[in-house]
Amino acid sequence: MDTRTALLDSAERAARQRGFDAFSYADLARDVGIRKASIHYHFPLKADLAFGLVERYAARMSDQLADINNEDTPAAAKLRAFVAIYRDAMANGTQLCLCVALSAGRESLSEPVLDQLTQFHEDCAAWLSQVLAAAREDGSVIGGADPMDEADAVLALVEGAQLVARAAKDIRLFDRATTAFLARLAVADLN
Amino acid sequence: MDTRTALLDSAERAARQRGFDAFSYADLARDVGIRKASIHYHFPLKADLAFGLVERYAARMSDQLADINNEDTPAAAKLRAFVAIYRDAMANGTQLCLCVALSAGRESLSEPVLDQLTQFHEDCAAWLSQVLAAAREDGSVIGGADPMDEADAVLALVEGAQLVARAAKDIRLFDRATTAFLARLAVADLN
DNA sequence: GTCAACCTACCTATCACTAGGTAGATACCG
DNA sequence: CGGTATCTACCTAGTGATAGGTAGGTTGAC
Repeated sequence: MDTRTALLDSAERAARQRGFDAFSYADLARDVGIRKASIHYHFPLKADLAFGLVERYAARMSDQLADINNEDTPAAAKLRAFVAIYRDAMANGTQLCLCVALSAGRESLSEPVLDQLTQFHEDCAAWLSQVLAAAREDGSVIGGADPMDEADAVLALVEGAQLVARAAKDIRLFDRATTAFLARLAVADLN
Repeated sequence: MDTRTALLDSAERAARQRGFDAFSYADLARDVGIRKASIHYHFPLKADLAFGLVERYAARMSDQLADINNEDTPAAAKLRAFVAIYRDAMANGTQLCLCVALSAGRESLSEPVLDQLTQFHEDCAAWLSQVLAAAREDGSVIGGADPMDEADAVLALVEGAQLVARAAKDIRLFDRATTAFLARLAVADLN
């Protein structure tokens, strides 16, 4: 496998399990099987590694959201799929999604990475508010406030659910925390 | 002021702004005005400092929740007060509550502190589910699923709202994320 | 005289990062 | 085709800074 990709994989796993500041180039080197100094060939500064991590992550997320959009399903089903992405990212309660993991320890991140993170968050919120607006049209969601507000609420809910579920190392906390929201999408089960 | 308290204050501020691993005894010493080594007199290991931090924090929270309970208000008002605690803890978007800050970088914490954190979380969820159950009785909350599930949902919501609001350094994100939930408590405004 | 509460001075480990070198593949050139 | 220059992808060996933590001494209040 491509070394750069192997490094990104290892770093992503470490960042999502233990935090970006909690793994070192030494850990990475051991995991991938090259020397510590060689990592600097691929990522001169650790900030470059963070940038590469978010870049890849944002692209992956963007693809997933586009795929969901392309399916001809009610808005409720799309929202269910969105929650599922955050649930799957947890790997049974052992890790967070990268954006939550980096947001948590954001003080040590470089400015470009902070900008990336802000952009990522805005993109997610925009996608959600668009789908929530569509949900008003097709009536596949019970209740619902202003789509902009509710987009932030859903994002906060899934990110917070990840946090508490990983703290307890128990994915069931994520499920319990999202149960009420998913119940409002129950109508879509009938389709 | 008592040196031990001054150390706890400084450490709490640092932990909530930058994370528990992101401040050092050297920072603390500078801030409080004693030498680095002297901190070890009060907190031999950094784990002892973490323990003291959570201990004090949990006691404070417990008092606040008891106070809210002692008021003769509808359940909706109690829930509103709960959200307000998490909002106030943010200090205009610059910091997190201690429990969110520590949960975020939990891999570096000692076992006793992890246990404290779990206990703290369970206490909060228990309080919430009791109040949510009361809300069913007095009808001061619109809608509502199983109180146990919803307790986890509310906790995830406020913790996630803190995370996204601090990432943007903007308390308004917290407000937008909690708007929909607070709207369900609107009935209590009439009391 | 004891002891809490501080101090100076130091330790070891680890961090991100750098300097400088090398084996081997690839590209260019006469 | 042979020779040479360059590039990629790694290496060994080290830097200075900083981390948490320790040993042992000083001081002032009771």
